[in-house]
Amino acid sequence: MSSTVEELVAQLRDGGSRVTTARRLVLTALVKGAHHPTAEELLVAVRALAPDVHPSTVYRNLEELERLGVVVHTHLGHGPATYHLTTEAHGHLVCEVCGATIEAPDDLFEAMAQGAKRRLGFELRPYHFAVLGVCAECAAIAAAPETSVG
Amino acid sequence: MSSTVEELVAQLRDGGSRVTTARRLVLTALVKGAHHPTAEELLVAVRALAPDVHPSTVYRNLEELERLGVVVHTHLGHGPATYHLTTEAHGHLVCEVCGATIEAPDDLFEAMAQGAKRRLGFELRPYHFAVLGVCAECAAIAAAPETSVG
DNA sequence: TATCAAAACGCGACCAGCACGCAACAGCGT
DNA sequence: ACGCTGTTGCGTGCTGGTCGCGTTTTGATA
Repeated sequence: MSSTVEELVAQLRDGGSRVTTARRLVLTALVKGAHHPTAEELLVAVRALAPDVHPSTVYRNLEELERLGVVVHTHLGHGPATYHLTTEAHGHLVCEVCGATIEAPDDLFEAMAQGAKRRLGFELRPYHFAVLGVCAECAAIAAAPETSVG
Repeated sequence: MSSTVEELVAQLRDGGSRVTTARRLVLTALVKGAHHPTAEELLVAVRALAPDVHPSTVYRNLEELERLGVVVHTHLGHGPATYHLTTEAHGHLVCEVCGATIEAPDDLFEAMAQGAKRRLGFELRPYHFAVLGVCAECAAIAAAPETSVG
């Protein structure tokens, strides 16, 4: 499932885009780096190997990669967007209390997607924005008698 | 279900907040205005009756009203947040193609909420961010043979 | 391998949406 | 009416991201 940098580079060429150092490094960071990188985190990773890369280059590359269908971006909350390879796209649950990000099993959205389709004709694409809520741990803390607070 | 301005003003007093002209006008705009106002749209409505109100006053009032549980804000997409009275809170489906906003029936989220709770212990609060997708009309256009394009 | 148009880059300016510090003002309990 | 303190208007600042410009780089072609 996870693509290699060279496969993604091939996708770039197929799409008519040129392959530059910055672009290759962005892809490398997406393949090998942490799971939900922001543009700025990608910039840091890229600059580790090519210190002169400019922030706007990263933004433009992400935009181009998104246009080609190689990456997608997701909003996990109020902060900056996070980027993923399209092959790794998935829904997210984010805890409003502690900020924890849970990668949602795909079938979690299925009943809702079917309901929206049948009743409203609406085709769900639940990947672009996270669904917020309260994670198990924070819910337990909130429900517990406040023995450690008073 | 829909509150009156005076009821909301009473909520303010109960919460220990003062009732100012700007604050009352923000509430009035929320009660009587359009359905998904942004902070700036609220500012315009407020300024129609009190031209000297400053943008930051509207932001601070919305923040305070949210702290008191009188209003909630929702992100419908990449633009500014939209504000609702808490009594009118509901989920949103937003079309990625045409931008249409559909107020989701509450039970649409139920199966998903139950699944998230049972399997992950996660309590869904699906109101804060819209769920994106493609509305019926745009899906039909996309699916149709492109007779009017070639 | 050299050439060259177009794509991509680095850079700085700029934008939207919103938060904040401060001094003046105004709500409201007395 | 007084005075405490919450609120306002104003300016400034911040984050996350976009844009225009002149220069550099890519990669198809000779």
